[in-house]
Amino acid sequence: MEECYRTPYLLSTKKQTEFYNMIKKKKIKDKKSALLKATLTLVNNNGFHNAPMSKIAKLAGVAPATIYLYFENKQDLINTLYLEVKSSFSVCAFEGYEADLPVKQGFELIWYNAASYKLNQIEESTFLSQCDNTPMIDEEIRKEGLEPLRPLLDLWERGKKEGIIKPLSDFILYAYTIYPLSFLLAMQERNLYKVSKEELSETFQMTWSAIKS
Amino acid sequence: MEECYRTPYLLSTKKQTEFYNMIKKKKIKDKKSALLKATLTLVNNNGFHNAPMSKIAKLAGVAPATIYLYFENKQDLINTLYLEVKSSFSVCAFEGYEADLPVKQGFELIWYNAASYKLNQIEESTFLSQCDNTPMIDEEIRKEGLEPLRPLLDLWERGKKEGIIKPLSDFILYAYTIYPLSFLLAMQERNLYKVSKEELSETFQMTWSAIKS
DNA sequence: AACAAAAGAATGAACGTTCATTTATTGATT
DNA sequence: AATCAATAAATGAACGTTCATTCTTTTGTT
Repeated sequence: MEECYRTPYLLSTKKQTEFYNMIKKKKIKDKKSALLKATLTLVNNNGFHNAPMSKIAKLAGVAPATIYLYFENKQDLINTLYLEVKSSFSVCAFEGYEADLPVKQGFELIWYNAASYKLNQIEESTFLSQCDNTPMIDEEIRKEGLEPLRPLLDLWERGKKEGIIKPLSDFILYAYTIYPLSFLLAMQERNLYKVSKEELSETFQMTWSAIKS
Repeated sequence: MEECYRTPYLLSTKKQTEFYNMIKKKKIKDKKSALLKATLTLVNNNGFHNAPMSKIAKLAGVAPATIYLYFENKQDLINTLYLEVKSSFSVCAFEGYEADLPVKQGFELIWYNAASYKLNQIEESTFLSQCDNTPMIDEEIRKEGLEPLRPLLDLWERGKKEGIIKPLSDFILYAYTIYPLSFLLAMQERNLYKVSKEELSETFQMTWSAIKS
């Protein structure tokens, strides 16, 4: 523990300062992400309306007032969390994806990535589902959260041009591609159902049948 | 106004009593449904966490205390609303449906009914979407709300036996049948997208491609 | 010593709910 | 048909609590 933060006495003064700055930034980041994590947990378990700042602070191990050093207010905290999680989803979804992959192959990669995220990163996914359908997130922020999905839209665009994918609105494609996964996650989360590996591949077939030309 | 509630002096005393009881029940129902409607509107526009009893009362035109004559507490109010709306959805979904219809025909009927509800009864559908992903509704009540969907599950059962529908879990079938509609509703609600009539039929084709054997 | 980070107590507003009354309706009695 | 006690429905103010946020003090670092 202490070991980690020991003074690096072999370094120059300037280097030392840099080192301390790094630690400081890290500590700040730690606290910030502890707060975000606490918010995630509490909102998931109790809903937005029952995740008071006092509890968030307690779970993160800080005083209530400390939250306001890192976030403007509760809305800002929620917005930040939303954008962060949304972006982490995109990062996972496009892992290993290259824009020059054949349409079906690229789509399959993205879909399985997304499915794996939705069904395994349960806390994050549950939170996103909750955000998707409440006025809890500002519309502006919601739009911002959609940005990182661009590569998928581009892929669809290409698929439509090549006659591989139905020439329909991205919204409809999304409704049959990613959205069903949210439902399966919700059922899994409520212990009503668990998707097996074989079913997952069946499920991909369903998605593909739905959107292919 | 007064006309409506005029004494039906041509009726016997017993009949008169019955008449008055009817009016009383109607008035009570009026107030109750005014409260439910107000809750629906406020939860939709502001979210559960911003729909206080005081506002609900004001919008329904009653005093805050009056709510507690009709509902145990806020949770009960929400639960009641949820069950009522959920049931109204089912009523619409199965309008004109007979259990002896051929599988595809019956499914098509139900799907279009459901789509029409989701895309037209916007307030109700938006509310349901919001409920689907929050801890706002007790799990027990949520289960109760699923009951009226039985005929659809039976239809799927039959479809699987006849080899018409993929032998998959009802959850997966639901995820590709009804759930995508919720997404399209949400997009429509946010003025991001409007499903045209032609697209609706395309969309049905997608659903059918996904679940047919 | 100077400074920023963090804490904890404090604050006013807002919440869900209750309570003491008032108002409206009913049924019996004249 | 009129009166009146009894009951039910409805109210607005008030309660205790909890909330998001701020203020003042303490702690820790340079």
